[in-house]
Amino acid sequence: MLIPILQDRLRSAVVAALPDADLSRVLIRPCTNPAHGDYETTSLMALAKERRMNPRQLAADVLARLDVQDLCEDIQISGAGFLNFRLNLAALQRAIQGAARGEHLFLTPASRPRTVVIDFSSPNVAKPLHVGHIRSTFLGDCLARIFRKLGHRVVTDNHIGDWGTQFGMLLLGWKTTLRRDALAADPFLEMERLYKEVNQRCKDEPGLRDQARAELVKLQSGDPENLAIWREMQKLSQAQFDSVYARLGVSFDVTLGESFYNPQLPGVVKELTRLGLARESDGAMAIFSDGSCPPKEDPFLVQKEGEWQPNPFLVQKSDGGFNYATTDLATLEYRLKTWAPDEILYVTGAPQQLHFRQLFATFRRWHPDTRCRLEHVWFGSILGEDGKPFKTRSGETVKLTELLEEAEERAAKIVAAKNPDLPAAEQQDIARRIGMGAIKYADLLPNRQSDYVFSWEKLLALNGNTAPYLQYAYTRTRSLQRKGAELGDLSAVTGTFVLAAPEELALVRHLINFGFTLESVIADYRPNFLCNYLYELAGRFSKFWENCPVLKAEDPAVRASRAALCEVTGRVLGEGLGLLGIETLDRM
RNA sequence: GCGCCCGUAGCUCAGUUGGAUAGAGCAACUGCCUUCUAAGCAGUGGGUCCCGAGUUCGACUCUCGGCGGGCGCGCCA
Repeated sequence: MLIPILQDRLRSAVVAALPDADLSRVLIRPCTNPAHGDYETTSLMALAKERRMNPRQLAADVLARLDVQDLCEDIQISGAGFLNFRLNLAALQRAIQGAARGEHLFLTPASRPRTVVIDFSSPNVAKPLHVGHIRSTFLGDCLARIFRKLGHRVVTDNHIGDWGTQFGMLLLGWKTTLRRDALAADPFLEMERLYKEVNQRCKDEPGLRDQARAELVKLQSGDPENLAIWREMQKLSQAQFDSVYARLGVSFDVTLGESFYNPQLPGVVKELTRLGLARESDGAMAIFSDGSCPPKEDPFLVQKEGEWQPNPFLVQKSDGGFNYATTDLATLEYRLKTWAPDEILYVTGAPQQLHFRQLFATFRRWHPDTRCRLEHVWFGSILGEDGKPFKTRSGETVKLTELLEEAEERAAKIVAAKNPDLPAAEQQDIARRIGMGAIKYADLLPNRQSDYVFSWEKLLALNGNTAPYLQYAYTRTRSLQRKGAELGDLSAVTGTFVLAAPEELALVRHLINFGFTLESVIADYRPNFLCNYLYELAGRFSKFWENCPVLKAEDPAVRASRAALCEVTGRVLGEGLGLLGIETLDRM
């Protein structure tokens, strides 16, 4: 909002002082320490350094050419060559006034919208969504919302695992021990039972594993009976996914599972072979290093026993079957052809980093002219409370639905204690929104690259830096609205905004950085920046709330300004929570 | 063995091209509900930013070397 304007002005001044400077590196950001002002740039020190110039002298040269009189008080050069900006009162008043009139919400939509495909969630057929899916699902959904808010075109794609080797076991189980009544009652439970049972029996009866494999081969070669069973499993699973996603408030533009790309797989391998990218190796088809980058950066090389050895990317198995590398390549090509995106994001776990490096490198060699940014938006592993990896294969997994139930129950108890007079239905609705919000926020708050320690207590905490705290701050703005409406004297601010109390100024100074925060989120794919921004906003609002009476203010102009400040804060909180996928409430 | 990631307060974690005095939550302790306000606010205590060297005007951040942990390393995804 104001940052892009200041940045443009700064760039004009820099280019006047240093005509050949790389302006993309001239940046303005909020001060890390408010004592230094509202915004700062450290770019001049970096520029001076690489040119062996005196940084303070450069800062002075730039300052002499800088025209920000309309926005800032006197600019200070400080330290080794910082430029510190302090907004003047009029600029703050204009900003908050524009927002109060509904002209903007401190953000400017992208001037050049990009098309972004986001691949996330990706559950497997016949398995319920569990804790292992929450990071991908919430991260992907949140990024999609923020890209859209900033004016970009987004395609969300749920790449469902509907064609893996698990179907061998499942088909065999289905044909031998399926219980129709159990399937009708709880499809996942029954399918899980089938899988586990066959898997267990395979350990004792060696022949069974071959039978399972045979079922898989039959399926993949188009056997009508197996296909029909597979379709039924797919349909049952999708119905379950749909209901969970509806509950989560997550939606997809397209749901194209792995099987969708099946017909294209042989062609992909044929094409890679024709181009000389893939070659036979131990009966499989694989892609090797082309030596185009240093060994250390080459995803097709690995160092073993002191030597660089091939680390190939397998696109076809020795039995002729295809694997996820093949599917991912076909998927990538389909997405480029269908949506012509500027960017494709893969929201999956850290362990898949090598896979995506190989995938992206292979694709670059396959389509060297395609300009599309490919990003693996990876996140840390989920650990148990003991710090050991949270394995999904063995041991019990916590299902997403169980997690939601627990969250709502805990929230319901608190609602009942705090607000026993509310109608039961409203209490339940409040508990639902709070429980869901708590889980989403707990998931989005940590840096995505950190490992995720699964903890009931933490996931469902309802105080401190949590969603309920933000939701509560929002309800305060609503309650003030209601009371103000009763009094009937809450009119829009007609004159100049009164911004005098430190709490008012601190609040406005934070509000205006909303857009900057959203830009930061999509630049690094890190929603936690938004969480921290909102937490800070709620904190500043609470201080304002404690110290600045609104409806009881003597001066009508102060009253109107503060009421509008509340209203705008509520809008930003509501919008911000909405972008995190978290619902707000009018009271709680 | 090699690669990726991590190591910050008692616990869980933030820390935005390297930037000024390293911040939250939880836990502990002390205050504040005849109020537009307590799912809140104010305050106290708590740190060799794993260790060591280097680059730099400046390092939690970058480089190198250790130590500790997690994950990955050819036909699962």
